[in-house]
Amino acid sequence: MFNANMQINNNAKQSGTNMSVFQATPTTMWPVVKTSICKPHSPLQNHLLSALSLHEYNRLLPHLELVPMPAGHLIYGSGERLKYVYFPTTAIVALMCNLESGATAQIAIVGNEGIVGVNSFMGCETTPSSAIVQNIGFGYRLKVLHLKNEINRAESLLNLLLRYTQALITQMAQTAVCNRHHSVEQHVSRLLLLSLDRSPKNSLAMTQEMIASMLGVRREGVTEAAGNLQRGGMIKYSRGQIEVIDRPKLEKNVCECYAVVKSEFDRLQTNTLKNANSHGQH
Amino acid sequence: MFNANMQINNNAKQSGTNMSVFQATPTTMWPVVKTSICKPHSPLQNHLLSALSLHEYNRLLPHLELVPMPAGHLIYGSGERLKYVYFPTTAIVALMCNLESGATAQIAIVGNEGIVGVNSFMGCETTPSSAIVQNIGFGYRLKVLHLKNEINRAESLLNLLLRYTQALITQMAQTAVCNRHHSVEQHVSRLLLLSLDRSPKNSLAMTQEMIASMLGVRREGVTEAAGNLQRGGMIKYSRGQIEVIDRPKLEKNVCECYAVVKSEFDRLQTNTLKNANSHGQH
DNA sequence: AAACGTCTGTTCGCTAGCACACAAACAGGC
DNA sequence: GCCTGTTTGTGTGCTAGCGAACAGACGTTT
Repeated sequence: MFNANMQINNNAKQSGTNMSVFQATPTTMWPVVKTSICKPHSPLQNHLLSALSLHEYNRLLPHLELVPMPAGHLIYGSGERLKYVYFPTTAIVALMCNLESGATAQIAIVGNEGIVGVNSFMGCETTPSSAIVQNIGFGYRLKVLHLKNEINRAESLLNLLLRYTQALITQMAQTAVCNRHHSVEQHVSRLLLLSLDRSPKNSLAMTQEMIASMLGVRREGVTEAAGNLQRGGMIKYSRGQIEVIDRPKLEKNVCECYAVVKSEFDRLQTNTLKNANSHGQH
Repeated sequence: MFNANMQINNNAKQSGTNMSVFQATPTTMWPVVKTSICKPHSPLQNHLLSALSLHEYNRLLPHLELVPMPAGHLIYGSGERLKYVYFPTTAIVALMCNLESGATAQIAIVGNEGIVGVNSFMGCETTPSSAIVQNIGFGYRLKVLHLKNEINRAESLLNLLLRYTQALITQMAQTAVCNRHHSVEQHVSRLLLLSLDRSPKNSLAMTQEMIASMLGVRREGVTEAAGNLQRGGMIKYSRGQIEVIDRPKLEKNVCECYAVVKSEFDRLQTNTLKNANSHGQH
């Protein structure tokens, strides 16, 4: 189901690049994958939405639209103009950066803690990077227009979003250093843990091929790394299903980059929750 | 003058890391390097300040303080609370990300097109990254307090800063992919061109050792890359002085990452200038 | 049951970049 | 001139990760 949608870019001449692409295909080309998740949905499952004051939340509510987010779905491509922003609840989205050669690298990962489409309120509605659904699930989408209206009306929303963006920047920075200095096995561990933090279950649906293109490394490297993690009793996987069975050990195995990113998100979120009014859970 | 202030971290156990550090030492430990630049200074040399409306500019002016920025000077360290933001005019600042092992990597570079300390208006005044002066020069500093006051008063300043931040995000993303897929020679070329764009002269004062720690690679690798560039007639260097003699050729030699970053800055800046009122040059 | 596509494991040769070590060129101060 | 510290050039292994190619395991479909 995944590889069918992958494209191999044969123009790649750049030495040392990874050819396999996890990639920019028009939205309509992706089959909508059916999901078995049937629990009640609520926008409050997204941390940003749940941190809003009751007033703001109620104003946004009528404009929030629940959408399924099938794995591999391209949310926005490089240079595309954004019409919607997305608040994932159970889905996980990868922000990717693509090279001309077709090589890619994930620069950040967004789940129910965040929003996809920060550019929309940063001043310019396009970016050179793209966003792809990494793990199937749901999310709420909101027209950029409505978001902007709300931002103009009450600045606390903007502050919330900016704080989130700051954490996102940290994640990107850490990804850059990690890419330079750490091993494939550490990359894989980091990706698993960051994804897990954003997942409702303790398992993930990702083939080694997907992981490889997200990390910008070879699939064989992922096979080896995943093999080590499995032999170490940290994970168990088979055919695209990864289950984490010893998370503490995995956390000991991962490089510091995971902790840096996590603590930064925790810090900024705690900061956020202090300001938020509480509202009834439903 | 540079290496005297570098620290070698002997605790580094991580395999594959670069030991040499370009690094977080308290500000006071750095000797203030005298500069020979004596031309008239103006805050308008900074693109962000010059893009302000006359009203806003005049309100900020009394709070702007010209400061020399000696190479190697730590502007803010990891986790430090920001008191000032800096608008470089002739100086160039490197935003760095440090690992526990002492390994580092530059995640972005800021010159007269930007501002150092975006966190100050993103919601939280600390970050895990640090900022170090990469090329000697001057800049104007402004108390975070005054910046915030002005932001609250007129939102156009915030918009300007957010657009800049968006470009900064692009730069960081591109750095992450570049780190993964391109060669040391390409990294060096990219660094040189990005620095040159932010420099008043067509030469740079950086030793190979400095370049290595900024890129997070070995000094020997830089020696080799720089040797190639010199043999190719693109640059000429000696003892920390790098002169670019064939820029077009260098631009052909560099990876696409340079162009991506540059065009994004250009795009967002053009966008900015359209909104800005003009004010007299002095 | 058979066929096909997907996913994972493994191999071999190769290169870029690493760590370490040392030499040579150069600049500035005394 | 001489000494010292900085900067750059080179050489010798060594390893991680790349590229390519292939085989076996597993699921799904028909």
